[in-house]
Amino acid sequence: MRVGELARRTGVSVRLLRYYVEQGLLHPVRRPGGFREYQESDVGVVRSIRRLLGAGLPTALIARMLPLLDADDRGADPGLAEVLTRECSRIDRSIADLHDSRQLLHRLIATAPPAPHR
Amino acid sequence: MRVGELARRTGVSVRLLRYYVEQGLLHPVRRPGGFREYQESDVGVVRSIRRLLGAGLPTALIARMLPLLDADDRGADPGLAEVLTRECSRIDRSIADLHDSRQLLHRLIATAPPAPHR
DNA sequence: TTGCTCCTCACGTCACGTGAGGTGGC
DNA sequence: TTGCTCCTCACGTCACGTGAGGTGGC
Repeated sequence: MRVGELARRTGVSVRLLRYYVEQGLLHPVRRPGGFREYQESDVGVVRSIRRLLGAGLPTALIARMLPLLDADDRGADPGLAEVLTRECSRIDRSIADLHDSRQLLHRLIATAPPAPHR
Repeated sequence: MRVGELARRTGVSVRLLRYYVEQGLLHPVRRPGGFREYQESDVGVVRSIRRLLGAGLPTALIARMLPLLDADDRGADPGLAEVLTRECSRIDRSIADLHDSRQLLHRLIATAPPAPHR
């Protein structure tokens, strides 16, 4: 499929999909004419990318993880497990922080004036 | 206190503290000589700012929330409660995404080769 | 030929970091 | 006078957005 369809199916903007290609996260083939051709499986890959970026991982690290998601290519990146373990701890702290922030927001909502009607 | 002490006590860089002033999140007074003078209470304010930024709120929204944290100044910002309610939902989704990401990382760590020793 | 989609620059944004070069108070 | 801290530009980065202007396939 071409970029427009991938954008529709993932909810990710065309511009952003091209950015991910540029960062080495997606590897579409080029058709004659220059159009990028994506695979079915790229839909799932994009969803994984979004999830991991949302968790605060940088694109360079995600690029190292994607071969493992294909599950054929293991044994190639020494040190990756250690980095991922550290990221897991960071994510645990993020989750705790988000719980705190949510509580703070709830307190503020109780304090803030309600909508102007009534 | 001056910016250096506030940086030490909050763990936030001097540059970033000046950025928060520029964005209207902190309001130090200026000493003769140009030095910014911060209050004791700014230590707590900076911690709140960090938590909220970490939860993905933009500085402009945080600026609207800070008066409520002081708890004297309510009743002044109609519509804020609604925005905060939407942010709460967003944070809930973020927490769910982070749980998913953590699970994905754990799977990858099991797949990834262990550290080179052994 | 007309739309629709795709392409490549190129510049803006937001929350940051990293200097360069100069000034103030003990 | 010597350090230390502070100041203001100013430019870089990273994950994005938003055009401008041109080309390809049905």
